[in-house]
Amino acid sequence: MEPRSGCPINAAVEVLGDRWSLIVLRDIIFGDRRYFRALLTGSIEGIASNILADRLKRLLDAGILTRGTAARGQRARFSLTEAGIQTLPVIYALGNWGLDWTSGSPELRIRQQIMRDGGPAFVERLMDELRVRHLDAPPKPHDGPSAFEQLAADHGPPGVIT
Amino acid sequence: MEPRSGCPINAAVEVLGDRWSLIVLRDIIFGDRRYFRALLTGSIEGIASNILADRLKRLLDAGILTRGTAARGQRARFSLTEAGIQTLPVIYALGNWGLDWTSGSPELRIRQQIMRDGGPAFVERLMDELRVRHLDAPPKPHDGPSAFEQLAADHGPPGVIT
DNA sequence: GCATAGTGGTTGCAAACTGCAACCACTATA
DNA sequence: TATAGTGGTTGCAGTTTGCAACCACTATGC
Repeated sequence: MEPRSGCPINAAVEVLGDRWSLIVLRDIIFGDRRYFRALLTGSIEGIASNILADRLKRLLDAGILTRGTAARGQRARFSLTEAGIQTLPVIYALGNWGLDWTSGSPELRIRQQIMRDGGPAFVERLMDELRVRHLDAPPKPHDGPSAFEQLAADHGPPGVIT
Repeated sequence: MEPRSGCPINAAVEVLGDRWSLIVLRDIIFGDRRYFRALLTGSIEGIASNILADRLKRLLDAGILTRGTAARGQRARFSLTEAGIQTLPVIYALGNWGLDWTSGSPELRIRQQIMRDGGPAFVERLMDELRVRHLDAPPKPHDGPSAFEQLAADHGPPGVIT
């Protein structure tokens, strides 16, 4: 697909600018949903299987995800690439905007509030932990509980944030 | 329209997650295009008039833009609200991602590079200047040239960035 | 007055996309 | 051998998108 222009904002919009791609990434990042079925049934917005398949394909093509080699019928695990991990600041910025300018259920707003309270350093730390999860990077020595544990502390099982 | 969920990320995606809304905001913010015709003819991506009309309506409904009172056939000026000004961090994050993970024409990448070099403080300053332009806020005393002048310095007429 | 250019749009229409439901081939487990 | 689970595909109706042409109105110059 030809890009509509050479503008970097447009390029990002062409990849991420639709109603599902960032939702899928959100569930992969915060919900640690790595398999098709987990993404399908775990989505609170209720994504359809064909749409999910299409978006996963697009995110693979865009270099945001990779897929473990697995034949049809076998569990195939999806992982973030570095490009995928670096979508987190976009999701963070969107979440902050949503927090300020829309209403919503309080329990679904906690995560964003914690992230914002943690500031840019917290986002960096989340990205480091994603590199451990998805890129098999060696863990960096950090003080205190992991960033994802902090997010999950009060409102869900460890490592899985709604 | 019922939101699909109470998640702030989803809320932001429902408003901004399409292929044109953020492009329109980009042109308003960086190109200072305040009128329908300016947005229509100034868009390098080539937006159609009915799409532009629809997106302006949606952005008005979402409280991101306001419209000067003007009858049909009269020039109506569109202005950003505070909610609109605060989409800048989203656009900034998207542009940074595009800068790192896509290719594009060098001249269209300069703006994003300058913004990134300026860091978060530069973004804050841009938002302050948008408040002067769009909300009639009194200018804050800042040192040196305005942030928009810095963006436009080398590659376009003052105040209008491609 | 009268033409012309400019204003913010609207209307038709074909193509593309979205979303729901059902279904599929295959694998793992008991 | 039966059952549950894997990652999807297929049809199909409804919606959205995008292009082109057109519209009512206003402002301007002569």
